[in-house]
Amino acid sequence: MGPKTKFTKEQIIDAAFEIAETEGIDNITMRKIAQKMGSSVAPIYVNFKDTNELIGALVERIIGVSQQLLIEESTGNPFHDMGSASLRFAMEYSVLFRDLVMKNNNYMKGYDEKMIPALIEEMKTDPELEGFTVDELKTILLKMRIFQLGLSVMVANGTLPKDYEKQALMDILSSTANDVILSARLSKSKSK
Amino acid sequence: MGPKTKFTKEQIIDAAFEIAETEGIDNITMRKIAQKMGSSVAPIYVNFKDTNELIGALVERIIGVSQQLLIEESTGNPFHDMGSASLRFAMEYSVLFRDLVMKNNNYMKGYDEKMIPALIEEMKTDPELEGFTVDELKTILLKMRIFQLGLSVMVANGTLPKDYEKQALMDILSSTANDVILSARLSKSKSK
DNA sequence: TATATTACATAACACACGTTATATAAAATA
DNA sequence: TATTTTATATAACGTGTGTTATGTAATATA
Repeated sequence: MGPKTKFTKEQIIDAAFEIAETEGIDNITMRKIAQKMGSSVAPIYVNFKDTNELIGALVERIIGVSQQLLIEESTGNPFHDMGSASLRFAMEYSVLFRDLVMKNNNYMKGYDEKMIPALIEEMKTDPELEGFTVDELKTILLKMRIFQLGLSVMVANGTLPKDYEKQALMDILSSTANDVILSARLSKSKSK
Repeated sequence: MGPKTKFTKEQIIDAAFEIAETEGIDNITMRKIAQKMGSSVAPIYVNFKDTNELIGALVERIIGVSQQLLIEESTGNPFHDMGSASLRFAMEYSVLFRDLVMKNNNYMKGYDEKMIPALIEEMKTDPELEGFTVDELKTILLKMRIFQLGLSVMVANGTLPKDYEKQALMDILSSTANDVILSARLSKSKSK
């Protein structure tokens, strides 16, 4: 009982997302969101208790987008998929990438680390990684996560020497993965 | 002709640095700086035209600190030195690291890239890297810069799985460097 | 010594912000 | 139809911000 709802939670988060995408999360204001929707700030406060609650919902949305990328890049190779999704996120949402990954964001911190055990399990079944101990697999994974993060940061910052295409970036990623795996293989057979 | 100066440019930048170190550059305000110095905002405006000029001077100071770290870590091996300095900066000034490296900071962008030619020259004289073409050296350097950035970001964010000591981090860095170099060496001899 | 300069304190201005009080009109309900 | 509910608009409040106007006292210069 009351007038028809003109502005939904989703619309509000949409508007906030658009602002965050270009200006960063810290530069979101209630008035900017309202202006983007063509409304006053009143509908925002009907749908969200305060700014904290709104930003929380926005961060969930952003994480949803990044998970969507992971689904879209899914090929069955978890290494490849994570790298591809991370690079796409860094390329297509560079401002949000910096906001989420480079600030000490607790949402993302857990999300990333919760995937590690699953990745290790996947690695165990990879024929290319046969014969490695779990500790060795963990070292390989850690190195690749570090490299992938560094590459994504450079992409988001635009600090790579050339303008690489997505495929060229993936090539660097898999080339370095090969470096790490090959080297681990060699030092393994050498110590025998 | 006028009263004795009580607050110098250096003192002002010092105060700004202290705030930036814990709260980040974006949370610096004129009043906070004044309060930290026990003054009003007037001395700041005597020494700096406006906030932009002050932040500019602060960024120069921060870059100076990072360069000082590079000097302190100097051992003659430029690979090692850059990695060590970058890791120390990420560990000891994590907030500033995020502010400078992860924002799209044009100061830092140039500073980092201007070092590449010198590093390539150094690599040419490294016996361990003998026989590589310049393009191959560039690829090796790029991979290491990416890895070093990723590692530094993880350090600054506290997202590494364990609490690594500085030495353990350096070990990962040099281990990966060996991986990349060894692999490059092998694919070179294979194609012969 | 008188004057001019200037480093600083104080206080104000204009603005943007989060949030809230009040008003209004539309829909549901009685 | 009269009443209640509520989604929205408008406008205000308090706070923090960058910046500036004004006043004051200390120093150098004449």
